[in-house]
Amino acid sequence: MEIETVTDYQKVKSANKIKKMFGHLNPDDMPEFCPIRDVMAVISDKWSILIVLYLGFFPILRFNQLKKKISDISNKMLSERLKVLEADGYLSRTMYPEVPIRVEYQLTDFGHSYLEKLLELTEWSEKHSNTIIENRKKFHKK
Amino acid sequence: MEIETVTDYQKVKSANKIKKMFGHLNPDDMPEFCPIRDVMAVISDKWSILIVLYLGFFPILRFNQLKKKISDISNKMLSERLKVLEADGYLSRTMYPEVPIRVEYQLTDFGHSYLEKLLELTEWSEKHSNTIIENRKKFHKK
DNA sequence: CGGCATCCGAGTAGATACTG
DNA sequence: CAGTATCTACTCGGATGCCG
Repeated sequence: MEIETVTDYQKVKSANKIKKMFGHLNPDDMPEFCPIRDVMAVISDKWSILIVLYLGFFPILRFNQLKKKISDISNKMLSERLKVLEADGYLSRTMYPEVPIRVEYQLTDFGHSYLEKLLELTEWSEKHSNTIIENRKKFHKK
Repeated sequence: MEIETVTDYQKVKSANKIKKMFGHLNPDDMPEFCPIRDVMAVISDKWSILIVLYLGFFPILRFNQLKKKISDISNKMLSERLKVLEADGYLSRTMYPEVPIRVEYQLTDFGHSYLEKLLELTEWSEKHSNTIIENRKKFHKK
């Protein structure tokens, strides 16, 4: 397991970022009135992440295509998350009033900007997933 | 609202990253056997995020201190998340067998490395939270 | 003090059937 | 096809009490 050194400088830098972000709030009230928490709730949602990843890979997908790809999502969840993601501006929904109806979803530019950030995190988690799984095993053996 | 341009080049780059990450799996089975999804489930959890942020700002915290800061978390949730985060290697738990007992939590170097990634995402979400709230309002007015 | 065990209620997710 | 509506099941999470 390659341990990467985190310098004290980096730790201070992180602390300062946190202070800057949340400093204007009373730290003891932070959770209550926090727009960041609100935004994070959407973009860190399990299904939202998958939807965004799939739309990052397949630029345009219809409702049922998406449903097939994310095989274990229900109609309800999918339509709900799509609505939230559309409302927040991450993706666009285009309806073609043909018969049968056709609806296409794709990431907006804003959604792509989010995707880039998300990918940094998923890349990190991929890079370290082995370490984490190992850690977990060791821990439960104790 | 400042729209930032996302070039086609960046979009392709994102798609390639996704392909690299998930390409070795059958895309249609991706959700089932995905270690990334497993790791993400932990680190994108609402409470875990808050715990890591607080420990990024206050380097050492005891159980009840943490509980007071994250004012709306229950004992159960807190101890559960702490255990998971410890198991995965994000934080360390040090027990001092005094009376009354004292237990201190702090981020490991690995936890700090994660924190850095997390902060990039929270910074992004802070930067765009106004836009998102606006989007949401517009959407629900329609 | 730290935190586990138990219980219990509310909310959420899934399955299914149905509609424009 | 793209959802919505309804019902059920179950999980999550909060409250409480207890113990090392």
